[in-house]
Amino acid sequence: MMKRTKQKEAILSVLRSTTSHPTAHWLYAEVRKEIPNISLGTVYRNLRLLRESGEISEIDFNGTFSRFDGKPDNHYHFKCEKCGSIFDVGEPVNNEINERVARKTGFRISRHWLQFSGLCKEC
Amino acid sequence: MMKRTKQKEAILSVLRSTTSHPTAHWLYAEVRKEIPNISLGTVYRNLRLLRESGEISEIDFNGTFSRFDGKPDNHYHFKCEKCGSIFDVGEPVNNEINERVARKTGFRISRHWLQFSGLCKEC
DNA sequence: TTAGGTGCAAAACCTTTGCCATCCC
DNA sequence: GGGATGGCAAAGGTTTTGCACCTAA
Repeated sequence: MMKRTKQKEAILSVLRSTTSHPTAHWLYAEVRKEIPNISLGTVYRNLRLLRESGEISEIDFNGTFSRFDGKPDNHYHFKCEKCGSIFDVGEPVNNEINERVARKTGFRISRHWLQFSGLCKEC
Repeated sequence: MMKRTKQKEAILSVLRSTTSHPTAHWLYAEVRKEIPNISLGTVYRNLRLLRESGEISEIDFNGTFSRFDGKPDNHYHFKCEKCGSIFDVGEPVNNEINERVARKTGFRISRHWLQFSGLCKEC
């Protein structure tokens, strides 16, 4: 069972207060403003716990490090190939596709991810 | 300009002869059967060169390391949450969606990835 | 009370890079 | 020759882990 600690609450709160899909290290820097002696290991440990419990999700989007997303609902992402920023895409989530592909392949499909890349408005 | 070397050919040939979307390390082990003293650095260097020239692609699918795909055409993937295997999905690629999302967001979109996860037939 | 969490530092891990030798064009 | 590549080893950066001490439930 997962304890609610002030470190965990702070990480979750920072993650939910931004739309920027930050990295673990950025979250670490932010949370340190509030809890100066929190360790990077604790940040990673809590991000894993929160991911496993489904409260946050991890975006794996061609890159050397993970980015995290505090929104509970499923949605799609866009990554700018130049500046690396990640944005949410408003495109409605297609839930039928899981079932269609499941019928076709014989796999049990529980979710899907859709990611776009290109150039953002600034680049 | 990219030279064709026997190391590069061997890597490409191994990658194209499997449907398993292997990791760099697996490719290294396979290619070593043919070129015993090839180095892991060379494998990584050639994978990067081949990726940059568009001959192969890299799949980033929640995981600590990259997997590679020797097929030049765009297609979708499924990852088993239990055994970690990655399979191709026959679902036709939807090319209109790039344009639709581009109109909606104002970004210039050049490509997209679609990934499914769940349980494969064996798991 | 105690199972789970924290801080710290070191380890583990994948990937890239520097250096110099080597191989083709 | 000379630019691109290879092999090796070391560096780089992200993430995990061992351990002793704490703390929420």
